Amino acid sequence: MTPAGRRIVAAAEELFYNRGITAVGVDLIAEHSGVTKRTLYNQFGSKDHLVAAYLTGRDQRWRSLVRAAVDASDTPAEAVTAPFEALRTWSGTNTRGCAFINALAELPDPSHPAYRIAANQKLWLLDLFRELAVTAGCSHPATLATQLLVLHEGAVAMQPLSLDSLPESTALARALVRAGTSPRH
Amino acid sequence: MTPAGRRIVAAAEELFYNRGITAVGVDLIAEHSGVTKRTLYNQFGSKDHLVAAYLTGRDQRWRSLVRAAVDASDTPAEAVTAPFEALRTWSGTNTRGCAFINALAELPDPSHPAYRIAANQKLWLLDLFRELAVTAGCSHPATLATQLLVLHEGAVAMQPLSLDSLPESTALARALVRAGTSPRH
DNA sequence: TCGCAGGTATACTGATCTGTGAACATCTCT
DNA sequence: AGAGATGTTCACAGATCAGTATACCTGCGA
Repeated sequence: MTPAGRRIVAAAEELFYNRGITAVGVDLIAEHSGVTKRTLYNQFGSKDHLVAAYLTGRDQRWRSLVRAAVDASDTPAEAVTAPFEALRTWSGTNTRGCAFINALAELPDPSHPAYRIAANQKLWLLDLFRELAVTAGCSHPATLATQLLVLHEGAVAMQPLSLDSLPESTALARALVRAGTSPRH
Repeated sequence: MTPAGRRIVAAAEELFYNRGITAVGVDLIAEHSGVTKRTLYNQFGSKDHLVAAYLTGRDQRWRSLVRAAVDASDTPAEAVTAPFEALRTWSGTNTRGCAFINALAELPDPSHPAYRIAANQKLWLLDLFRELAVTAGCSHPATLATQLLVLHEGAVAMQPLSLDSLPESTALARALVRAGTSPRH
């Protein structure tokens, strides 16, 4: 991607995430990125593809952060809840909920180029939870992974209301992993 | 509200929820409700106030459903997770996630007449969880209520991806209530 | 019978929307 | 020197947006 392309995506990310996709026009994005509308269309072809590029970039950044958190874990059991650690730092600069859930709310058409990206982001996290649970030797990895995903997404969704539920969610997630790895009582 | 007003809100609800608020114009709503745009503006004054009316109506329907589920519970412990029962029937006809979270994604301005309605809907549920937890004699009602809210909202948020996480969420919620009401082991 | 509330019909404003056309500038690589 | 990629400037098309103006119709209650 060209330097102008990167500036466009950066401006689009800020505007789309904070003001909504439909509410932000391409003229505004071009202005914020110091670029002509012509360049924007030469680079991305349409607003829909720019939306897809916005979500793709965000997805990559998020996955890198999660992978780093997983790699930094001391034990396999800690690794299972590493995405909650990633979310803790991520939340510092992203307080408007999940960009992918928000995007799906505005783009109900499954044939939209951004739809698959948003949907895959959640399926990827679900798969990651399951793999990490298997590695940690949890007893019901599929069920645990679903519960962890729900906890995770719920915590993200509550961000805009400024009632910080991440500590409670993280604590519960850790307790679930402990209960799944320790012998039954 | 006049009969025409009710038809307008009904059409607005269907369109706003399924296609997004910003993406739906007032002309389309007027057409779907078999009403003139003039009538729409005579009744609601502006699109913003129509959005507020849409969310208010939906909030009332949801609260009624939850209250009915609470009242139908056999024990105080069951009542704590009654909103999850309400969500089970609600999900049958609402598979596009939470209308209030989706609205907040599109309306970041706190001074928007619909903002407070959407935010209060979540705070109401959090308070309800807490009160029900206290009534059931749970040990840490505030923490439990937060965890139940996160589980609940996470389950709603995962609806659009058609991976049905409601059973796992409900099961976990019930287990949390049991653990909070039974003696420690 | 009068008045009024609720509603219809239609045309309109001014702004904003996505997207395109055409000509020109700048840079790098060959 | 030449070619191709990148980007600029500016005008423009056609549609849609929220909201308003004006005039008319209808049923009902005082």
